[in-house]
Amino acid sequence: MLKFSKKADYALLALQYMAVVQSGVDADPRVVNTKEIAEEHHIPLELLAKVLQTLARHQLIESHHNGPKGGYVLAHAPGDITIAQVLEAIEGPLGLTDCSHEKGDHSQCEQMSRCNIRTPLLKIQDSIFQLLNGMSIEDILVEETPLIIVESLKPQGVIS
Amino acid sequence: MLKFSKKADYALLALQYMAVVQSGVDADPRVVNTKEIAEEHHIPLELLAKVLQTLARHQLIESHHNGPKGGYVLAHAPGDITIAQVLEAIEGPLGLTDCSHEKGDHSQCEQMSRCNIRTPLLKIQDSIFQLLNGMSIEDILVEETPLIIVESLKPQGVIS
DNA sequence: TCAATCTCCGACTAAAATACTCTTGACTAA
DNA sequence: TTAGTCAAGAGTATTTTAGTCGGAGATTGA
Repeated sequence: MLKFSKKADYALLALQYMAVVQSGVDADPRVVNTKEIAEEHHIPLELLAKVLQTLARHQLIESHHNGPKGGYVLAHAPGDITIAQVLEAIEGPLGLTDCSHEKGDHSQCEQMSRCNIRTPLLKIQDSIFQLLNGMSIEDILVEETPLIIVESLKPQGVIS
Repeated sequence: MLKFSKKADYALLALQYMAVVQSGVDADPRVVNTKEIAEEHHIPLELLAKVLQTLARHQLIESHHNGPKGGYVLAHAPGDITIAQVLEAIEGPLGLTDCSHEKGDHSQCEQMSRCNIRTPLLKIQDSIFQLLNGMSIEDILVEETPLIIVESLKPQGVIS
């Protein structure tokens, strides 16, 4: 629970790899293909292919063209692709609970009117979402990413 | 993904219920039993029983005694039981990735030296953990819990 | 043109995690 | 003694996730 799926891991690894390659100092930003990434990271080719297809469908990357020399390029600058976008593309809408996406009511829910924890959980969820939305592919390029947020999250200050 | 399991939901519902009952204005803080909670929230009895057993084993609640009039009571004040504690009791150590708990290295990992996203992900994870650690059962008692944190998490301020 | 290489898509199977059940036992209050 | 309760382990069913397979169509280079 609260764990990334492998698909999500693969997506992040692939995007990070593409970002590095495209910003290459060799001044030759190039298209990368599925096989290259799969071999680089020891990811099952077919599975990675599906992940990249999904990312392309959500316009986070673009397929350059088919055939030899084909491949993908990032559709936006690394700084403009957020972690939240990636996760949503791969997994569908994020949500801590099943009733997260039924705005206003949770009529489908077993608990109905008895459920007293929905609102607080939605708040936690919002916070996590904002966190993921505030980070981009650019932020995972460098190993040592300073995260100011960690300071601002000290327990005593969290809840008013 | 990033979703609570039903067991976790049930645990939070149960703890919230127990907290409400125990702080009852009826000045009769009482023991509550599994059946009562299960019926109140339409949770499968047997499953809830296991959840409560787990919480008891982790000393978040205490079994009052067996037999008729038996049941559970919170082992601590609602404010002293954090959401993170509850989740860890139910699901085991939290972590976004499989390598989250191998401190220092990730030698078990397929990616080995090729994995460039571990450190950034650990930071995200820390932030989420601190968030969950900063909220307690007390905070989910009231429907409208003001969360200052949401403000401090505005995207532009998240990453330095 | 033709073969190789690639994307794209959908259906499929396998494995693992989750949700739930059953059974047995021990304890306790009435 | 009996009924109500917690405790614990084994077992089953369902759902989700991970990974596979096969085929269609596009593009390139020889």
